[in-house]
Amino acid sequence: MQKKTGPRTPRITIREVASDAGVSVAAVSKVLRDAYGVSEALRAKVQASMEKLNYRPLASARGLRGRTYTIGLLLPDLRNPFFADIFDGVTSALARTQYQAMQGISVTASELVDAMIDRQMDGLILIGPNEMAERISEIAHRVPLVLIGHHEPGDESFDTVNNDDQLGARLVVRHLHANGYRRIAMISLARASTVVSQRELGYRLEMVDHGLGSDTLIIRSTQVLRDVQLAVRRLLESDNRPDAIFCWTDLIAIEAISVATELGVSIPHDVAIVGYDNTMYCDFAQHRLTSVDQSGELLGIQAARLLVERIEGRTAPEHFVVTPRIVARASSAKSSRTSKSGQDR
Amino acid sequence: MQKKTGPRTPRITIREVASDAGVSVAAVSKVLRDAYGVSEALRAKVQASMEKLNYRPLASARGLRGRTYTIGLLLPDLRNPFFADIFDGVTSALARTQYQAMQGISVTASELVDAMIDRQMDGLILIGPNEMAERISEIAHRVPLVLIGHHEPGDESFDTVNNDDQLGARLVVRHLHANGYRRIAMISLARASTVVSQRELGYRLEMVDHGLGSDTLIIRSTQVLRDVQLAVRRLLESDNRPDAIFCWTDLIAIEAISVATELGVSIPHDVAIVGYDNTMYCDFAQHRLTSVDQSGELLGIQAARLLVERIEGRTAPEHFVVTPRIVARASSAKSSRTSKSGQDR
DNA sequence: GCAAAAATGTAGAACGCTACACGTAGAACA
DNA sequence: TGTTCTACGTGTAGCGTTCTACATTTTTGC
Repeated sequence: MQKKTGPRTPRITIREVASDAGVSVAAVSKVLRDAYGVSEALRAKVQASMEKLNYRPLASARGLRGRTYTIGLLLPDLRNPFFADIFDGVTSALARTQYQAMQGISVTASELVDAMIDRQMDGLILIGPNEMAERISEIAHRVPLVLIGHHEPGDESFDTVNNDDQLGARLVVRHLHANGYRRIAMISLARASTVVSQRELGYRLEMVDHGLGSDTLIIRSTQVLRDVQLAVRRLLESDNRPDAIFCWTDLIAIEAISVATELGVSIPHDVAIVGYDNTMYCDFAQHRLTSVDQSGELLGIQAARLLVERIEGRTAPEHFVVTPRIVARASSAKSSRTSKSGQDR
Repeated sequence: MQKKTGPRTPRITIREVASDAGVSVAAVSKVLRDAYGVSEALRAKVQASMEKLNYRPLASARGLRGRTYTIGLLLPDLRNPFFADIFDGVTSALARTQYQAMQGISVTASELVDAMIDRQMDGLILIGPNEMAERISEIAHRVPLVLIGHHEPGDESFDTVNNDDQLGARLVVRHLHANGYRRIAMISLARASTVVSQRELGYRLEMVDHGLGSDTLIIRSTQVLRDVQLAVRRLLESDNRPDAIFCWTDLIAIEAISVATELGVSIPHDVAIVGYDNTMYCDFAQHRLTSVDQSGELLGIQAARLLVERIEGRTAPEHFVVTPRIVARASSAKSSRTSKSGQDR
């Protein structure tokens, strides 16, 4: 009969550090948290022992009394490269603190949020949550919370970090219009989200502002590759094909480029394509995708900062907003054709 | 003076469930872990109370005594879409169990591993770790461990899940050779890793097998976009430009396509490009990238299965290996030119 | 019908840490 | 000299679970 568990090396505890340093457990704890009332001499002794024994505090035990120094970052998925930018921001902001980020990945964040609260996360950052307002406020009452990509302040109990999605969408339409495009369609997300509806709103309003109200066309698709392809194909093969497609995120735009390429539809000659998020893929020569930059890294940095502030006691809500800017590339270069329905305002 | 923390709703504890159900705390715990010695009647009572009070066990407290039912998945980065496939596999395998996965993201997993052990993860899955063998075995002695993408069984204390990287690289060379390519270069990773060196080895051996030993050329680059671009540019602008480039991962291949496009080098006419991992981007019409499929999802599923087995007591190591297969697409279509240095074995 | 065995339930001691409540000693002040 | 502060340390009660040891009840075997 083998022993069930391998010979796991046992953990050094605070007690062993204390006895090694010849001080009380409480003293070691104070050093750890650098709490008030520790002499330099004691601190040095304790730190030497911690070093020597390679001591690391156990998060579970800390969690039972106070903080775990862990924050949870919830991402909707792992395929949209935009989230990598946000992640970089969060990481760099947290690097100087003693907090550690752990990621959870799930479109429907709800169960994962519970799981993270069960695991005593000191705070949570949610990206593009599709929870109803009520549920969000409930979460915020259980744990410090910052939302990235959520446009309903609604409650005093959490912070938000956003770019101005409505403006971003307006910029896209304005840019396309300036470059001679008129029949501008939008591919949006089937699942409801305040971000997406802001982008839809901006698109609509700006279309109307340019007298293109009757050309407004929003197609909603899930994120599933198949559905996106179908949506794009339907657009490109329709009788009155749009001369430009605004995709709510770069990933979709790249898929649109794929479908267009496949159908022999030339970009931007036959159809212009614009994305959102200005991810690394936009720059690739096979894409040259015009997109809206909202600096994911900045959003991440701000979110992390706000969350730490909240964990450490702030109660007044803050709402950080970035102004997006359009980054023009070849996928929406000036149209060579004369505009067909060009009643310009 | 405001109160420092908001009115956080307090947690329901096992004690409250016990008193609500009119049983002992120990009884509730038994139900929770479904341990031996619980009557149906008691179980029903307890479950009703748990439901009613919306009780959720606190992971920290559990961790202090036994399991946290959390496993850690460590990804090297968030930009390589291959990891999303692995993640999907892990998630789907874990869905039926009561374990929750939390992700950590870092090229140099080392500190993150410690952080996860501090947080009482029941087990860890490491992807493509660049730790030395010694460190890995040390980790394995502290926590159940499965490695994805690591070719040194070395120790009895952990499991591995791999595809046959050496074979995968051979398949690439074989395929390119069959399609008329001879001057095949490889872009590899600067940072050491057993996966990458297996791919290099396979490439070298197969080149030699085809009598192309003198055309063997390996360029090593970091993952930084800038470096990759430089490496590709140098290759494409060199006097004796290779007629095919094998990139160690799809992401690099896509960047290579970008550089080639930018330089006006046609694919596959002037140069063929092949990647590895067969990620979703390969299928896009702007890429049509030939790649090696190693089914990330399957790797993820197996890794999760092995880890759970290990957590639940298995001690004998297991090593799961997938046979890779090449997926040919347009980026390496048959060369139209006559082979120039074609001394075919 | 009675002993033994099996089934079911409970009490309570940890697990590793934090933080409150104190104790002590020296400095500052009157 | 006494008194009050301040700075520095320590003892110890939990935090919410798990799990061993034990008590009690029910079932089984003869």
